[in-house]
Amino acid sequence: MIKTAANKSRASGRITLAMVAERAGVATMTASRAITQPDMVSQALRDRVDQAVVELGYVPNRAARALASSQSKVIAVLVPSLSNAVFTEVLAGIQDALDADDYQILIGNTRYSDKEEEKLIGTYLQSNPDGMLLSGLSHSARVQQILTNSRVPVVSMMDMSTDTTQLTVGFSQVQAGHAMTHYLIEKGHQRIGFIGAQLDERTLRRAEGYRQAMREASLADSKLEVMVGEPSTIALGAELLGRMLAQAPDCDAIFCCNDDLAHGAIYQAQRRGIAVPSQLAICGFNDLPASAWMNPSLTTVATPRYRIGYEAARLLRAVIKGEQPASRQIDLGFTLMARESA
Amino acid sequence: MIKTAANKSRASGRITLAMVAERAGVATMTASRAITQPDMVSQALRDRVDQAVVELGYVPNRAARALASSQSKVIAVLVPSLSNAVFTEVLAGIQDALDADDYQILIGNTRYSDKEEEKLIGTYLQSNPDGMLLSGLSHSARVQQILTNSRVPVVSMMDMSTDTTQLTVGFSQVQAGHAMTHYLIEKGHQRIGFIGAQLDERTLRRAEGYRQAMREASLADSKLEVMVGEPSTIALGAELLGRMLAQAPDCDAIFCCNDDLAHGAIYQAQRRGIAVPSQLAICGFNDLPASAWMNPSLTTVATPRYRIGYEAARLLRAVIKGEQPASRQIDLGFTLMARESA
DNA sequence: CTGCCGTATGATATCGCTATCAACAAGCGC
DNA sequence: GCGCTTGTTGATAGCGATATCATACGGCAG
Repeated sequence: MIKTAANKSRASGRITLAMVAERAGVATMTASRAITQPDMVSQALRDRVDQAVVELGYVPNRAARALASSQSKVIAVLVPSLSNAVFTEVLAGIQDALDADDYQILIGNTRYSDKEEEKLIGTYLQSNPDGMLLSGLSHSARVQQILTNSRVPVVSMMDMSTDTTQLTVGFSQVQAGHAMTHYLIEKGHQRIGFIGAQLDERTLRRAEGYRQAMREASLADSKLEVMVGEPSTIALGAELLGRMLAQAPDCDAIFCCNDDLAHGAIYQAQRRGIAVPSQLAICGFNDLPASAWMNPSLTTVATPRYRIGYEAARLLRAVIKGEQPASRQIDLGFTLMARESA
Repeated sequence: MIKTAANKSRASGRITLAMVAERAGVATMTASRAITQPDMVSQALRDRVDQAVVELGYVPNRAARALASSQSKVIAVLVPSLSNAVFTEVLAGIQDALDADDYQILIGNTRYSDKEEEKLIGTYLQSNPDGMLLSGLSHSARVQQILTNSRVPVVSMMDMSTDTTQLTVGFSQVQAGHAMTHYLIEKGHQRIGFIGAQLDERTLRRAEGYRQAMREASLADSKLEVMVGEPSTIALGAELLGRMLAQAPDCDAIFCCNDDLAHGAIYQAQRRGIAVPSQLAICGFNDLPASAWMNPSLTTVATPRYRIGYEAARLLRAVIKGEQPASRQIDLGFTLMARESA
């Protein structure tokens, strides 16, 4: 039996570069160059190869490329949630930053779980990514170990680190929590409650900022804190408003750790006939699109989510290319949006 | 110079299966089997290999695996948007369905663009995916051509197809649009407006259902339609309410093609002092979490997004495994949620 | 006209893994 | 005890691309 490209025992049936080369009458290596480094090949050959590619419908095999070049052209991104608009905007920024670079972006959803994060990192490392973008600063010791061993460049997003060797893009969650609380205090509120859910890293640090500000104003009172581990939803915000009012009936303002909870709290206040903000001020965090439009509009903290993704991806790309970044820590700040609800 | 695994010219520096095998004192092939098909190897060898894996911190190289086995263990998923909660819930369903299967999920965001979709499919085909999950039924001729040539199994999500050869999981957008309109008609509304944005496939089919119902009741009037190509946002909903009222001042109900627009319309109505629903009924589509909580709560159509993702992934998995699916079309239906706003 | 050099092309050897088949040992029926 | 099946393990040959080095070919200085 004659062995041709078409009937080799283990062949996948796909068009290979070798077939393209044969059709163009050049060596495989030349075909490879014509495709990936067109400048190194004469016009005539390049044209012949291009034509063969089109005629045969050649699609390069990424696995073979990765194996031969030990460059995967993959960037892995881990976010704690895909249903949270915050992180989808981060992703949008990342995609836009990497758009022209032929990187394949692997999106992983850790669901706010360290265990899941560890599992995903392990899986993604199998793809030998050129770089990784992680959300948050705190990762389990095992994860840090694994990442160090793998020597994959990593950029952390969302918060600012005190460890200046880490590459970080974000803003200070503590400062932002402090700023919002400070704003409520300046508005004359005394009994300011804090509602936190999910209790991920970011919530905890916002709570830390809240506590700092309350302590500075001698207003701290643990009765004013409602913290639960469940995922943040509008329904939960509605429920936790009730819990807060039961626990601290004299509460005159509530700082919700994110806008979803705040929306729920406002809707619930309306249903109970509590006037916002005259009886009770409510504010949130993140400035989701609905916050500016709802009635009353929501006082909240606008966070540079898109830019965090964008800048983090740029930074990672620079590091992958071996460039020395101007700074390893990028603080993109935040903006307090004073609106009707507080 | 002695050539060992560690100093070969093109070696990547990573721990390879060969090193694991050497350490365990077995052949590479045996190590491979001990890891991927443990049942085929004796207990003793399996233990030795497992130990070597741990000691060396071996991470399999997915590219090499894919190349050697011509199985990528990759499933590519294309959605038109990541900021739209509808599709992130579809993704959640997909992830849950595939959780235990060691598939790597490539998430692609087409941004509602056929061109982008074509580009992404081309890119993902390079990874030789075992299967693909696409949103919607209508794809450009080129895309269909490419997909046919590639022989990759494809499942389409979100709508029902008339073409019974296609694998489809979703619900009838036309019927859902019809049902909502019919509901408004039964409630006694005569001048029912339709607000559509983005004008993607799903919006157009919902509009089709709306028109059918209006025609059946002899209520059709093109003045009652406001259609724009911009992406759906709350802000746009607010704006389009104004446009609708300018265009058809006698309008007594509005069917928004999705909840985001409906939210914006309701907020805007409130700001203009228009009572909802007594002066103007407003309803949406998709039943986002906020819809049940806002005041007034939103009448809308609940869609089985999570289940669409889940069932589509299951179906695809079955097809990949070579099973004959019980049915090629899965209709998961929809539920009209009658609430306060209409 | 010779020889050197830079450039365009090609031949070959991997990359790290698995498919495939050969080799071998053990168990079993006759 | 012989041949045969069954079950493990190993040797070898790819998978489809690129890195690397060799070769061929002009052009140009001497």
